[in-house]
Amino acid sequence: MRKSRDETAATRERILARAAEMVRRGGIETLGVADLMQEVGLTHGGFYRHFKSKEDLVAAAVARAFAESGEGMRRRVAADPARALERIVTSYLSEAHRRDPAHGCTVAALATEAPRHGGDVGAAFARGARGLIERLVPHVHGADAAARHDEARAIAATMLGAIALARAVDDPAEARAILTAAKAKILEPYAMGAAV
Amino acid sequence: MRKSRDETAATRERILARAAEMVRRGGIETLGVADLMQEVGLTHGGFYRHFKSKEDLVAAAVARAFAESGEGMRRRVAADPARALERIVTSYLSEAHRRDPAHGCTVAALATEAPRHGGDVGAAFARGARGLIERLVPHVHGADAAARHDEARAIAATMLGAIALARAVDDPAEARAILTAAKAKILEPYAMGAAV
DNA sequence: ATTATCTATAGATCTATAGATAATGC
DNA sequence: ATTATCTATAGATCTATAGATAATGC
Repeated sequence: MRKSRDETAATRERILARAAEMVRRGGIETLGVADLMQEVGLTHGGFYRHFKSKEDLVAAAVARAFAESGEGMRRRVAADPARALERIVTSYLSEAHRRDPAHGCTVAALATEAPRHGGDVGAAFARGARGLIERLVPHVHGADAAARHDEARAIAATMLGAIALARAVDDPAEARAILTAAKAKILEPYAMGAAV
Repeated sequence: MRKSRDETAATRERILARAAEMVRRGGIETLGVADLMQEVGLTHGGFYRHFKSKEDLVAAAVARAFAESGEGMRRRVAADPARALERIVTSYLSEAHRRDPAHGCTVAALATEAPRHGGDVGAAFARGARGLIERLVPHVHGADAAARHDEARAIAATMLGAIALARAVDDPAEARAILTAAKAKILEPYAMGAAV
């Protein structure tokens, strides 16, 4: 049943990709090695040829999940550079994002549990959280670099908090209202059309 | 070793109070019945005379944790009704709150994991999350009731997201910068002194 | 007599490892 | 010969229950 070197690398990638989904959907504690391997189509014993431990996997999966959501953000910026912030905020605060944590922002999926884990997982998560802020900086307004950084920090906080609150309230109407209110508040200073 | 009726009620309270702390410090999965009972000074077998199951306990602990943080907010409002919002935001976005999740906002402690649990835990958490928004409404500005509600939603999102981000970055300087930036952004429209 | 707590353990779950198997790659 | 995967299981942990113990409360 042994596979070729290329296939082995592909298997590792499949495990990682699936883990990056599952960890965002169900959380770190709920992610089981046996479950994961079964979803990938292998037995759980084979896992330890690809990863040293579950901790090792989760750190790699968190890093990969961040890479995925970062790539999505880059695509959105490239699609409409003039309105980059509006694009980013609109997609982040969408119903689709609220409903599908597995393919969404890793910070929003694991914000309260990942930092508690410390170690490699906590470090990978900390890097990703700072990355979320950093990626906003080029697209926000501000008198100087420090002001733009602070604006990015506040916007990241509002986006993250709004998705988390919307997922928490468990009432579609209230969830929508939270996302809409947060979006309006963030984009208010950036309104181009109407000069209120 | 049996205790009197009053003592029994007090024991239940002690278990609940400790659970409300522990669940915010370590999360739902990490909270163990045996650990909890040991901290309260009892053996784990006695637990099931007070609670039907761990799920039952966690739902009650979440509700109690919300009651505690709600009480804290009420105290802050009563202490200085004219500047209620400033008081609430300042204390929520403080270093002390970032460093001590066990005695802080339950939404900020369990935002990503509690909604996944569904059932009684998810329901208790959803109630608490809406409560956080509702308690802000009387203290915010807005043209009408709907606008004030939206303002409360946006502020709650920013507060929650800022604490979560600050706890995630694991760098005291950046954490402080996030809290300060979020506080400034929220209170900007409420500045009384300087008329910028 | 009732019941709060304790002791002991059943039963389930999960990470990790050991040894067997079978295909790759030299 | 090496190694990716599988089978089987060790070892740890955690929830929950059963039965014993001892103090309360009628």
